Amino acid sequence: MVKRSVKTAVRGEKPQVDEILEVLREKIANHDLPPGCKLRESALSEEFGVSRARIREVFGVIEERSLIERIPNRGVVVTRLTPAQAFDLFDVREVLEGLAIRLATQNMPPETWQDLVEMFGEPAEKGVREGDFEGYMEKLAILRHRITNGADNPLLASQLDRLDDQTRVLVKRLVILPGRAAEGLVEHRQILAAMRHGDAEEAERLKRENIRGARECFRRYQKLIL
Amino acid sequence: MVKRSVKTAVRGEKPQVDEILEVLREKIANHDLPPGCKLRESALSEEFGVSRARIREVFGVIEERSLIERIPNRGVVVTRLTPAQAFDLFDVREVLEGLAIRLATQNMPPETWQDLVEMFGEPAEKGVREGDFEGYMEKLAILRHRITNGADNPLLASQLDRLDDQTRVLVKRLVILPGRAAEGLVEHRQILAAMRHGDAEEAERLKRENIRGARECFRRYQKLIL
DNA sequence: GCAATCTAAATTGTCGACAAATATTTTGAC
DNA sequence: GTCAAAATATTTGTCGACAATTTAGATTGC
Repeated sequence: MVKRSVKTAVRGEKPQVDEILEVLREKIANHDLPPGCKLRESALSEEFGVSRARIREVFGVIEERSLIERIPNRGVVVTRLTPAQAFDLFDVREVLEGLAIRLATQNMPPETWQDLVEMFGEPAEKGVREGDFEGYMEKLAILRHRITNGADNPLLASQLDRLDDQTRVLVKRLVILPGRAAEGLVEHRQILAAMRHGDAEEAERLKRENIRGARECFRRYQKLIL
Repeated sequence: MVKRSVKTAVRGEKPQVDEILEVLREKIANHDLPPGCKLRESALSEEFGVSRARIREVFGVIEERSLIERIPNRGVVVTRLTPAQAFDLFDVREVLEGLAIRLATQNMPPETWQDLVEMFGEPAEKGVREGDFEGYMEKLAILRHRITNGADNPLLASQLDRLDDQTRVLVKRLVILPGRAAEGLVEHRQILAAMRHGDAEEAERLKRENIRGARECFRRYQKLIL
């Protein structure tokens, strides 16, 4: 009977809390609303055409996701990662992404990954050499979705989504660094090869190594990146 | 200058959102509010002496933590774990607790853990043999706090706290099963021994083995437990 | 007696108004 | 002109009221 809640639907219809949340989440993750940016309840309530109460409820949720910080009586600012927090994120991502890859490899038949093996093949390398970092990031996102689907663990998937929201721009800046994208591509080819052979343990090990590499890369260039 | 927010403070003062959240979180985690229990906004607003708007904001947050489920126009019920969700929780806990123990062992000097080695020594075994499961759970909680402190990763700490909220009662029921507490005690003694020797890798391995054991135990007795 | 339908009560969803706190501007003294 | 204090404006925090929806109960018809 209840049929709304799936689509943003008809223009002019008031956005649900979930829809507002989705928009803000995405804007913050992409630094459309950059770190340190102040968010005013009245401005957002006007922008979305809803009352402040709804904005407030959304604030509660995205604060819980560490995307914003609320200072009592002083409002909301978009979270700015400290270097320590960034390292912490890498450490947690390492084990969770590793887990996801292991589970996905265990759950799915090896042929599942064939198209991804091809997606990360020679043409991709050409793209990276020519500086198409957007395309590379795109491929990484697709890979991640396929993996979280295959892992078949909704809790894990939501945790990884949250970590991605917090690190998306950081990773984007890492990928632009000279040689990093090429290195990452090679590593992901190895990871996919292991998955293609059904070797879950090896795939997990390689993914963790990959993230430790990214972490190390971040450590070296953190002044440039944060 | 801002000095509130630390204490619940004077009786009669209105509870902040954070305080209400804390109370509800704890009640749900302990099954004081059992799974499937319906939460009415008006009842809670009266109970805490605040308006429904605040309760609503709290709902947004604890929904984000998967402690409740909101059904549009029909209200809020305390989440009831499905077996699949419970297994998912074990899988995520395994890698995160393993990570926490590895980091804690790496960060802190080995002597740090001496008092815990003693806490899980002979007297504890006597307690478990005599059926003092409360005491054992208490010791586990202390160990967990010491580890999350030592790991020095606030993100990881908050993730583990959330997982604990979702599995506390489940673990309590596991511990009561014949032999499980004794087995867990032995395993934790081994873990602590590795930590006491500064062997982070081994401590992580043992902790993960420990959680896999708990998972397997849950698998066998899940009909009894959920 | 039972099912379907209608009515009333309870509950959730939304909003605008007011109070409290903070930020900004104006004013005035030196 | 500069600084401090007061006045004003903006922003957050809180609440109770009203609308929409669902639930429970009463009524009717078979």
